[in-house]
Amino acid sequence: MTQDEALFLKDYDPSAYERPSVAVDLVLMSVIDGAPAALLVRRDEHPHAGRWALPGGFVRIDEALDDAARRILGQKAHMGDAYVEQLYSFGAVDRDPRMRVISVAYFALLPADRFAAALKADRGLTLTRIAVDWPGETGGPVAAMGEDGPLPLAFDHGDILGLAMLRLRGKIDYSPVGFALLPDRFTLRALQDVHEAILGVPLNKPAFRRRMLDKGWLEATGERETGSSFRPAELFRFKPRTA
Amino acid sequence: MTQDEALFLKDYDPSAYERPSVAVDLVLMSVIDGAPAALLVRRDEHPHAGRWALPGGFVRIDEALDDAARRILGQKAHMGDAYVEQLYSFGAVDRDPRMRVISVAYFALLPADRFAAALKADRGLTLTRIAVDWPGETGGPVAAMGEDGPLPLAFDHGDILGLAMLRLRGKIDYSPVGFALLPDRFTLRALQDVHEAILGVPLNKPAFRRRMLDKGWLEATGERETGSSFRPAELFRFKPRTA
DNA sequence: TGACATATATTCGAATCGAACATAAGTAAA
DNA sequence: TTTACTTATGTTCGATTCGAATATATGTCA
Repeated sequence: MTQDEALFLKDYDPSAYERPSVAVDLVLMSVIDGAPAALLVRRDEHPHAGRWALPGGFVRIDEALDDAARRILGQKAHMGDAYVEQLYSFGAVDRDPRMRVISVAYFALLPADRFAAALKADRGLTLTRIAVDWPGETGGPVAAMGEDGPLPLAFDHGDILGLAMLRLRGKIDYSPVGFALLPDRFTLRALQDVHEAILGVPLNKPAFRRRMLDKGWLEATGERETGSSFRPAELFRFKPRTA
Repeated sequence: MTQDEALFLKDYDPSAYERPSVAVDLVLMSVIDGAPAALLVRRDEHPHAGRWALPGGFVRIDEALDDAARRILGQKAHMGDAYVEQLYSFGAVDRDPRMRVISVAYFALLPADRFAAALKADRGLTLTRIAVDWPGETGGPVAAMGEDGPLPLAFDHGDILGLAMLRLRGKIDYSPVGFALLPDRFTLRALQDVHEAILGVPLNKPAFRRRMLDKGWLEATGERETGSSFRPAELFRFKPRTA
């Protein structure tokens, strides 16, 4: 029991012990041209210079984790408000060769058009297609596809991307997260395209329509899309509250 | 852009900044007498002396998060191996009045009989029934019921318990976590009791049996339960691999 | 041997989903 | 003005799943 007591006292005064750094990394996802995509930052410095990393930063001592995620969304990704959700915490000892860093990963979902300004403002950013080579919810790593094949990723950010895709696949058909990937008004076809991109499989159109309308998440606007050379679809809006 | 550069440099040398402490807290869950239960530790010291807390401890500088969870499972909860899964990271600034502590919560699942030795070895431990007053997957806080009503909980541990229950409810019928709450061999009725306790609703017996057998998770042993004064049920075993 | 309690199996109707098909509503070209 | 064309929207039908009810099986115990 003396060992237990010693441990207890040690734990009671953690200031005597070296503390890890805590970072937040952001998986900023969207759907571009029918495929999932994520925002990456080119690393200029050691370690992993030249590789691509998730936007991230260290959590400040007086800043909540969620606040750090939103700050990095603005500072590193040059993005305004977005749907943000905590994903998982990565804590392998050697995941950063410089020092012990525990990373709390978040993922954020945004409509495709929200990336244009950020990409123009910061040339170190890129928006890459995410290639998922596992079916359903098998899980595993994914590839960030550049112009000439998969981009080399820094740290364990490939694992983080893979987990983000897995979480998204798992949530999209029983939670309203898909709407965060679309503009304010959208057609049912656009919503289905988003679901198909995330799930990686084609979906049955009438069944998808029925399911979505039955969930009560959608509100018909009465407006129709413009610019199509065929019958225009009705525009819907996400109904925030089930009331 | 100078502000961005300054931020970049600051982030690059986090040793110059104060680091939070990182702790792991464990939600050790089981099903006792048809109700979910969790292991709590009575706090003797300030802060929250007299309140009940989850077993936890600080993550060491050379220890992975998952390893810390398993160490605390042994040292603080006096438990051997168990199903352990990361739950969520709690990072509000004032969640611990002493100092900034970020807690990575894990939950562990164990059969009811595995708690007896721990409760005898450490009188500061208690195994309390968890009262969930929200239906389905609404989510929210839960109560840890003592002999005379709900126990006062320390820190944000009520929120952690609530999230653990929510996660468990969400996973139990499409993932094989339920088996971690049962001994090696068990009857289908026992499995259904566990599911009903977690979900908080009665289930249809033939449908439950069909679903479980169709999933291919179960292996019939050919043995039967003993000690019943009626027809004994067949004992099943969890089939680890789908092959 | 038979009452009893529960395990196990079967059947049936409701709800859900995928697939095929039918109809509607726009544009664009004849 | 009409017709071809393309996609939106709606309907129907069969397969599957699930809950509920019912039937049968199998052990203990009086």
